[in-house]
Amino acid sequence: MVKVQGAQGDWRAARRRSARDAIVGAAWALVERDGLAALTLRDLAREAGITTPTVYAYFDSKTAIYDAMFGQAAEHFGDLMAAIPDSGDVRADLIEATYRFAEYCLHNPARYQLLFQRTIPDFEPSPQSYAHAVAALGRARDRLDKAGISEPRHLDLWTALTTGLVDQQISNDPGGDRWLRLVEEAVDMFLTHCASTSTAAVEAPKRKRARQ
Amino acid sequence: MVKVQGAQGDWRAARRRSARDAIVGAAWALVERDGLAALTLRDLAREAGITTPTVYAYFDSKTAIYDAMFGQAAEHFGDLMAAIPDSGDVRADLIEATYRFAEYCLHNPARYQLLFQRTIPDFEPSPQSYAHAVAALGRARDRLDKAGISEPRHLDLWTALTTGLVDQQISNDPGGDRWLRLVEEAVDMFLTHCASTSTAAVEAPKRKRARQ
DNA sequence: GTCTATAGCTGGATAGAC
DNA sequence: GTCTATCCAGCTATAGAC
Repeated sequence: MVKVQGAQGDWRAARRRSARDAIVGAAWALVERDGLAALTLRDLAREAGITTPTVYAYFDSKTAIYDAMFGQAAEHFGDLMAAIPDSGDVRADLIEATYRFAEYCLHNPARYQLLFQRTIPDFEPSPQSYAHAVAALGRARDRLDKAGISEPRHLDLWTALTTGLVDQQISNDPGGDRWLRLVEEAVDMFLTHCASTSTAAVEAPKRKRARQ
Repeated sequence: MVKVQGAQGDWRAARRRSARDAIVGAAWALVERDGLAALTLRDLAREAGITTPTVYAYFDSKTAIYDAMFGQAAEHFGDLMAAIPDSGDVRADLIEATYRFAEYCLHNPARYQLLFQRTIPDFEPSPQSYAHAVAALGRARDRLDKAGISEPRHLDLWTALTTGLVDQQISNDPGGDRWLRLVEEAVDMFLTHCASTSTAAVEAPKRKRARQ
């Protein structure tokens, strides 16, 4: 039996892809409920309405499933970043982007954990899946670039600020909005800071401090 | 055989405590090397130079070990916060405090994970251990209070900012200083912001936005 | 591709001698 | 308190019939 390209091959490939997607979907349902580390193949198979060996017909290993989840989450995240409107109002757009990012993470804490924290032992995304993540972060960077934030230091400060808000929200007030409602204030703080320091060499006379 | 208070009882209690400390110490060594989730009782016993059943002579369960680790880490963290000098220079003290916090977390990522993230399935600190954590955070808050930062919003913004820096550093540049070297800039940004908004009701006309 | 059945292993926890 | 020996549950992964 030789694999044939063409209509039938596409068909099978599509079926296979949708079966894979169904399994990954079941995996998301489970990890959103029980936590990322609690995923087992037994539970996964049951949730997907199949048996464990069938899972292995579509994925080589449990790690391969995490990898598919990682790639999918990164892709979704990239789409989210790309879909943020560009009204021309820097402040409004940045606030909107941050809300969307925060809400994405808050509504999908497992995705946040998989994408932005390193908590699964022995799991590292494949180059392929990681490329999705890099692309998504590139989109986020473009977005900031449009807002006039282009200095690497500012970009890093921005990621620290936004992920910090999200992290505190998830860890210490899940389901609430204690940190979420600080988004606008944080954006203002950040923009003010950038405006006052982005003029090239304002490397103020700070005492040097070699650490780490 | 009746337990007797007094010199001999103290003696035994002290021995028992030091044995417990040795086990917890071995646990730290392992989790700093292999990650918090990778801890097993077999490895732990080997590292401590004992056998698994002996571990159970000192701890009721694996969770009890995590709990002891949590309490110890919280206590250490509290000591760290209490030891920060109070020079009267708000900016310098805050920078120093942040550096110490960041370095503590960076040098002990497992402690950071245990204290500030919720990643171990089914583990929740006992009220007793949690009390240590609350006390430590209280000390950190007192520290900010002295610096004139007392509004709850500002405190929350501060925790988001600092943990965000640490989190990015650990996740994306372990062993480096890409985010660590932004500490002074972040402190300045934060202090400037507080100075310009702490005057009571500067609740600027921001569009209301009901989310979550 | 899907199942039943099970291998092979590792984990937390315990029994019982000393 | 400490050990040897072991239980039992849960896991990932595979063999082999259909």
